[in-house]
Amino acid sequence: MKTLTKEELKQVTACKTNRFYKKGDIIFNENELLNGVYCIREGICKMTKLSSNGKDHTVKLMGKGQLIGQRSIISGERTHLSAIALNDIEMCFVPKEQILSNIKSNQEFSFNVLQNLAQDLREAEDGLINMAQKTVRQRVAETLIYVGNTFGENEDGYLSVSLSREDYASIVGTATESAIRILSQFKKEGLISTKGKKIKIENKIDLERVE
Amino acid sequence: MKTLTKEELKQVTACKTNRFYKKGDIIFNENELLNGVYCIREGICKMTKLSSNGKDHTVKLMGKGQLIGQRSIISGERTHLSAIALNDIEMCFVPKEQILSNIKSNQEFSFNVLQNLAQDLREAEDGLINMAQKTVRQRVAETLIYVGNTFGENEDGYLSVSLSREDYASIVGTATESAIRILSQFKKEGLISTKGKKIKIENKIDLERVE
DNA sequence: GTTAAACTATGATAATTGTCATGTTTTCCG
DNA sequence: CGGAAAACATGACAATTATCATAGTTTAAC
Repeated sequence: MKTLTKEELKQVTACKTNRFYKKGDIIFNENELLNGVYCIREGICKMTKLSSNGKDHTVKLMGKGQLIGQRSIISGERTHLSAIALNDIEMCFVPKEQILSNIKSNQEFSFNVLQNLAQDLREAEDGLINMAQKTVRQRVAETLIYVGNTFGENEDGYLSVSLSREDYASIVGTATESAIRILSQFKKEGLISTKGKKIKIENKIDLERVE
Repeated sequence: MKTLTKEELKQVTACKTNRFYKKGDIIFNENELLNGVYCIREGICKMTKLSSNGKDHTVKLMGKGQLIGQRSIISGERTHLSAIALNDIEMCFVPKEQILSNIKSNQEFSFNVLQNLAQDLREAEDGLINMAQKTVRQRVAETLIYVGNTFGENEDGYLSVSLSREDYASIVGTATESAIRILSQFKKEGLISTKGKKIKIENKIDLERVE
């Protein structure tokens, strides 16, 4: 967004609208046609896909400042993921026409979007390799660290995004019971501690080294 | 490439060079700085990454007409995958400057690249979900079908790309022995047949439905 | 053509992960 | 606050997959 001219920014500001979602709300579903892009101003949402075995898989989490729906708007295809609020969210919505027109008229903005997608692609490919090569235990550890690094911790040290065990399982690609079991193990090993469903990373170094 | 003007095409043609690789040759390694993009004119290569457990994982296969190194050139980062020839390959190499200049000056070409990346991203995310949710058996079956659909079959019906069992294991994300075992099962079940290392899909319908 | 090296095959066993069952704790709402 | 629903926890067992060992086949180089 920083590469837009003043004039373009004014246009975007003029046509964008704010939208609010509550925890659990569906922002959009798989296989929908979007008519714009969402940018998160506040809150977190998960991008999920229902797989053929009936389970939801969470592909990634999106937080403040991130764009949702970019890919679908660019490719002109329907969404292949759904977006679901993990807490209360404030979004701003920019109509498709506005985004596409900026992409077509502003070289720098367009290149920026290109770099974004390139980055997303790298992350997706890395994720694929993790999924293929690492154990569930390692993936749970990595997810905890990722959530801590990306969305931060509260003053009391607990992860500021609190996900259910089912959410963790869905990110890691395992059964909910397995995720629960592994988090319990981590507790016993002193790697994390919990208070209700809140999680605190107690030993990041060793958590990173989990085998 | 079709969206370039005659003048631009002339420039690309002027500065591109042809390169040849033999089966097993490394086109580039992980963590290299590329100074251009490769386009496959003939042959197949695999994009792999060495994972922390010491195994190579094959992220995707690239065939005729596909661009390699696009992502790195756009993001300006080092490669995160290596490219290795699976058979004899003829490439054409276009210098980075030429590609970037076309992206910056030709709106339509730039949008085309954008759509390419969007497509790649979707494939990577779908792959991630497959990896997370499907059994090794299902992934082997899907890989066979993918290879058949994408790279075709010879007149005699055998897959025209012949991968080793190790290659299949590396794509599917499993141990070589497991890949071998599953292919043997498929043979017994009449889903495929083999002749040396060549594979023929005998019953595509049931192969698609494997559980 | 022969022969070593690479690849394919298969069994036995261990490790990992999933599933089902059941009980406890936490959260949320009236 | 109380009670129901959701989330968490854990055991027992089954299924999947990895690992190690060993042997047969194919490929490719000389």
